[in-house]
Amino acid sequence: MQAQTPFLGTFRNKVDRKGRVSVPAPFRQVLAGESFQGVVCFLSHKVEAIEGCGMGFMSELSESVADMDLFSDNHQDLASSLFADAHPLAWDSGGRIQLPPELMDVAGITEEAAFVGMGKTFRIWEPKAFSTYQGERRSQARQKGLSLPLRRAKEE
Amino acid sequence: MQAQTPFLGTFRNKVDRKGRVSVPAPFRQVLAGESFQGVVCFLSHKVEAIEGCGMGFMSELSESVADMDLFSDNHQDLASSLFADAHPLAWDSGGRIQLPPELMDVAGITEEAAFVGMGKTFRIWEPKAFSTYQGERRSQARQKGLSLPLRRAKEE
DNA sequence: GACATCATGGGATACCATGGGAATTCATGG
DNA sequence: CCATGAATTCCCATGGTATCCCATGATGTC
Repeated sequence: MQAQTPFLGTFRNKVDRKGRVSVPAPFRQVLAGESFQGVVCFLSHKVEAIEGCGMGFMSELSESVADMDLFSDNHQDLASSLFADAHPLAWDSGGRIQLPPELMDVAGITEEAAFVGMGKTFRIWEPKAFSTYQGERRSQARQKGLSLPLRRAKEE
Repeated sequence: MQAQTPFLGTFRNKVDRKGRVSVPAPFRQVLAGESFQGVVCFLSHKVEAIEGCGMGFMSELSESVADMDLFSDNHQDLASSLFADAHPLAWDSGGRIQLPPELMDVAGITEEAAFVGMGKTFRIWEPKAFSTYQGERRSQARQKGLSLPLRRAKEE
């Protein structure tokens, strides 16, 4: 199975009064080959934003968790953290999802949302909060001297 | 065989005086392709909640147990705890199941039930008990630094 | 300039969850 | 074996909301 095209770029879209927002077209294209046409969202434990991915990614996680002994503590902890809080959100014919109010509230999203590609996943931020975070991240990266070990994409 | 769509999300539904409760529509959709239209429920041995899955998952467990030596202690213990106490619950045309009183009693479920996706299975909690459990789990996950080795989903 | 795509706005409809009662089935007792 | 009561299953109705569908303007590409 080929490596998934990564989520790239940052997009800023409006959120309407029903909590609907367009998933950016390039992100929809990343997931075009999946059977579930939508995204899975859940609250980040690291930042005040929403984490997003495709259902395929979630199914991979499910298989990984399932490799563990059924009913073991590891299985239970991971399942509770990953799956219980996940919201599968199908997009409509126009490519919009409806954000759950509880995710919007914690991320502080009201009128706009910033979709931020993170490779295999993406994040949905309140745009100003993201600008603040981005500034901090860039400063950290410059101070530490960012580097990344590269490996070839595996094919089967 | 492709990975099953995981049970995701948490839903809170009312339990009526007959012990009926709606299985959330997304959970019903996960099991839509199975011949037995319902769920299998049994008491958790780890937490005070009800464990739920589809009949297909139960069949897989049955195969796993059958791989063990027949009449061995392991076989007997697992069979006793998994199959003897399992309740197959067909849902009606509206998607409701009727919870056995003995499962409701142990889980402390009276007026509402929280359906909690766990990937290949799900749990049914008394909502307040689940909130308490969830708070504890999150605290533990942050302290331990949760991580999961990822592997690709296998296809046949 | 034309066309296609994307994002946005709005409204109608179908689905979901909930409530209730009737009919059927099952277990029990005589 | 039959009758009866309890429990389960089946069916109908309803309100709310999520989903679906349509329209339009803006933007990018050819």
